[in-house]
Amino acid sequence: MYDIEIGSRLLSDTPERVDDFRAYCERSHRYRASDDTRTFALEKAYWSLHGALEFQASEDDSRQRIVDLEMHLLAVLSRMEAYGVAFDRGKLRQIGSEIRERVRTLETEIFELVGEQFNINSTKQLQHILYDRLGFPASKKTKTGRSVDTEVLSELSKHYAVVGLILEHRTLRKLLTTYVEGLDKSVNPKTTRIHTTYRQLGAATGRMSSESPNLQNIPAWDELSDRIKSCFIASGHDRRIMVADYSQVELRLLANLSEDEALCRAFEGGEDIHMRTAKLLFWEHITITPDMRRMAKGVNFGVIYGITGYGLSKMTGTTPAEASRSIETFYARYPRVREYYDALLENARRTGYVATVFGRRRYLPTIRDANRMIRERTEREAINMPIQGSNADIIKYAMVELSSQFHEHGIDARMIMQVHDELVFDVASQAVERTAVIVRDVMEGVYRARIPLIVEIGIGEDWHAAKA
DNA sequence: ACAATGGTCC
DNA sequence: ACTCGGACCATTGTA
Repeated sequence: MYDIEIGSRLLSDTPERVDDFRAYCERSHRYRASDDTRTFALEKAYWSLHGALEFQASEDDSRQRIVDLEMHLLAVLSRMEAYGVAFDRGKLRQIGSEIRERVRTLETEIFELVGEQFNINSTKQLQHILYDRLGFPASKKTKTGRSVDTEVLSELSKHYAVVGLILEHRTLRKLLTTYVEGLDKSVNPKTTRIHTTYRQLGAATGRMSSESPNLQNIPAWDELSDRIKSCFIASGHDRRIMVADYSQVELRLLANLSEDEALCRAFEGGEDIHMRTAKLLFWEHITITPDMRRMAKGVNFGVIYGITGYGLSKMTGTTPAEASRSIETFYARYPRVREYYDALLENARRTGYVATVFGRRRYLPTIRDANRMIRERTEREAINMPIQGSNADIIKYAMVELSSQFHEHGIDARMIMQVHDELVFDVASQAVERTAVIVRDVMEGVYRARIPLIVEIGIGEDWHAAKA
């Protein structure tokens, strides 16, 4: 028996859990502890968190709350990492062969059309082929030359068929190297599962990050991505994957933080929030087209990031002027949002920091910088942090609470992944119903406000099936 | 080893 | 002129 005090709490009391801590220490702090130095490793993990927390929880009433949260989460994460995610390697390799075959075909076609062979993955060689050999017009520049990113290539592909093939080739190569081959290498041969490492304070806002492999940027938007996700499976035939994600959490938080009446009502009406904003932005139109809804969705997200008209226009494909008008209209329809941001920035300039609903802080020393670019960037960081950070606090708190409730109720369910506003569980089939009730109650219950958080739950044999 | 470029996620 | 918040990773090419 070991008694390890982490923070102010006694968190572990069995050898198994201490080993979990040690695994966590080794994985996340690049420190390899021998058996007789486990106490030292634990202290190191503790102090590492403690040091990072100095920046996010300096002396005030909220400090202990954040420290407690992170120290409890440390144990939860160590168990998630050690347990890992079951993975269907055979299925992944099948997908890999199919992609490889298509990539080969594309390369043949591209070389045929271009009239010579070259390395399509090389930015430098691609620039030379497109702009010098073929004489296509270059539109955007990078620091060192003429850009060949997706935006530029999409425009060119309207006129030149070969560019469309190059775009497809690039997408498939990305999928193949980063995801298919990357995930294949990440399968631990001993456990046959994938064990990521979470950086608990990986982002300045309080969010976590995931590395080796990063399970927080697995593709999600097309059929091939769905197939890759379907390789993440339940750990037995009598088990299921359960996905629980917060619906529109950042906009709901904005509604609560700003107390804007129209934004609150938009949620209380139960209507699709992007459609609701579209109707407010384009009130003079009888029908809302998909383009209008896309614009509204862009504005809704953009406002959370402290958007500029220029940035929004890049995202939605409209002109900067039209994008700026939409942003102005957004603030006119949701006036308290602008007031909230004005007050937030004023406060940040005065105190030097912004904070989440839990009191987690981000210090912004450049909020009064003489350089306008730096100052405005800092203002956008200030606007984004309370929303992104509160989201992080809330889901972290839910993770700690869920872990403890599973234990308390003897539920055969394991938390296996976190993707910012989504939790994934590996659950015994017979426990699925009870687990779903607990998951929803806890996730929705950890934060209460006028506009409540809504959790959507899906169940399936794999990660994709559970989300569908 | 490292910078630059590009791409994936929330 | 103007590059929207927060991350991680692969590849190429230069050092």
